[in-house]
Amino acid sequence: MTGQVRTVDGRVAGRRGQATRQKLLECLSEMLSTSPYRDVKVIDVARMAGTSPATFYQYFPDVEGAVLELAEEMAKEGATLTDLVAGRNWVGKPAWAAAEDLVEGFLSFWRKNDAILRVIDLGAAEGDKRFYRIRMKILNAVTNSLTDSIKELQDKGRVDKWVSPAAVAGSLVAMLAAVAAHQKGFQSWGVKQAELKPNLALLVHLGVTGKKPTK
Amino acid sequence: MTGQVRTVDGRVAGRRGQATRQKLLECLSEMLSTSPYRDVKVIDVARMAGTSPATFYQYFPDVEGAVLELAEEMAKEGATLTDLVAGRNWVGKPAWAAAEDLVEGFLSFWRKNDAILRVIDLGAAEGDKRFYRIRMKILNAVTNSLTDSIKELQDKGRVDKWVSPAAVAGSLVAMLAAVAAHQKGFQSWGVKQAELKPNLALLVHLGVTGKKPTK
DNA sequence: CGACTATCTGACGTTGTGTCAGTTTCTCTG
DNA sequence: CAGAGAAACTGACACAACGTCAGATAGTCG
Repeated sequence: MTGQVRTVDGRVAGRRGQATRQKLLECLSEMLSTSPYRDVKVIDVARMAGTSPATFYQYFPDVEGAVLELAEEMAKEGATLTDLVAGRNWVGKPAWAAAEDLVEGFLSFWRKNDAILRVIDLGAAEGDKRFYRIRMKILNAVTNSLTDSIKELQDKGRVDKWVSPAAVAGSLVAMLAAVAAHQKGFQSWGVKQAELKPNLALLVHLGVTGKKPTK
Repeated sequence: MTGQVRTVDGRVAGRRGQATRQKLLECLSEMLSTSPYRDVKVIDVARMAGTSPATFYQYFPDVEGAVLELAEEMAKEGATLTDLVAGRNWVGKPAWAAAEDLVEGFLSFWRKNDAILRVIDLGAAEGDKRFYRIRMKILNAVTNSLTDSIKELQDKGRVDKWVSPAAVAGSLVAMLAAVAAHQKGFQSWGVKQAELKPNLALLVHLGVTGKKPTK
């Protein structure tokens, strides 16, 4: 373990230090969900946390650095997503349940962490390796597991040989992430929240098994 | 038509004004594709355009305002996407071709405009109605057309009744957008660019028709 | 040319950044 | 429990960017 929370100048932080650091992260998180990323300022975060900007800089090099920290924190928790796909059976009725659970879990995870996730997405899209790595870390569990499932079906001849399990899995996961990020957007296509889930599950099921689900 | 390019204080811009305004937009675009959105500064854009910041503020209220302009500009051009889906036949072999063309066109459009598009995506995800509207405008053509195609198949009994055409179409389009935004990302799942396209087309085909394609 | 308008910009007050030296607060030992 | 030493915090500062406005400059037309 790397463990050990450190200040910017390399010192190891003690109890009190950890606490303010954490508080700063919380306020940053709050800030991110209430104002556009571009407008999040060190000075505001510090003010909200009841400290001075100088204190902020003791723990983080800049806003981006703190965001990365927040992201890393969430990525750890995001290991939850593994449970949504681990050891699932993608044949017959269980497959439909698997698809439904995956969609449900994914959407709710995203809804809970939308503010950070959209910043991570931006950073990754901009080509920042650090954000990119974190995005990977979060999605990897799901993607790899789906890839394996598809590969398995493929070996059994239930999925065409020319299909690339990784490409399909990756695309499905990207779809889930994108839909989750723009959940509200769907309402103005006249799509209700409740309606969205089964249709996503359908697409996941189709993608993985190549067949319509048997409910 | 609203037409008429105006300065921030409401005056109508003349020939020279239009030119510098356009130059500023071009430089902004350049800037967006070379540095993170958060770091794009008015002063840099102005410098690059060989003018002063004050001039920038004559034409745009702030960076965001200029980005919106850029986005609107691109959205007009993005009507191209309509051609990818208009009047396509989603049955049999033509369906596969339709899916392939849609994917190809979508990815290349995204690649060409990735810088703005990711900012639009961020703005929309943050709940900014203006960005949201533009994102809509770009995706609407494709989504609506796909929705209609699915509805048609549904009326003919080729797609299950419980399927929501709008939800499926929206999700597929979101998938295309997300994959396009993270095209590079796929390479590290070990997915090659060339491999990606047919697999995306497969997913689109499956989503629209509910069946495996007949190549 | 001269007057009129469109366009540009220097200069400025304000806000935010990032650093450092010095102060405050905590902790632990003698 | 004093007080030394370490940990944590912050005021103050130099610098960068913002956004405004009055005035300078450039273009146009009689």
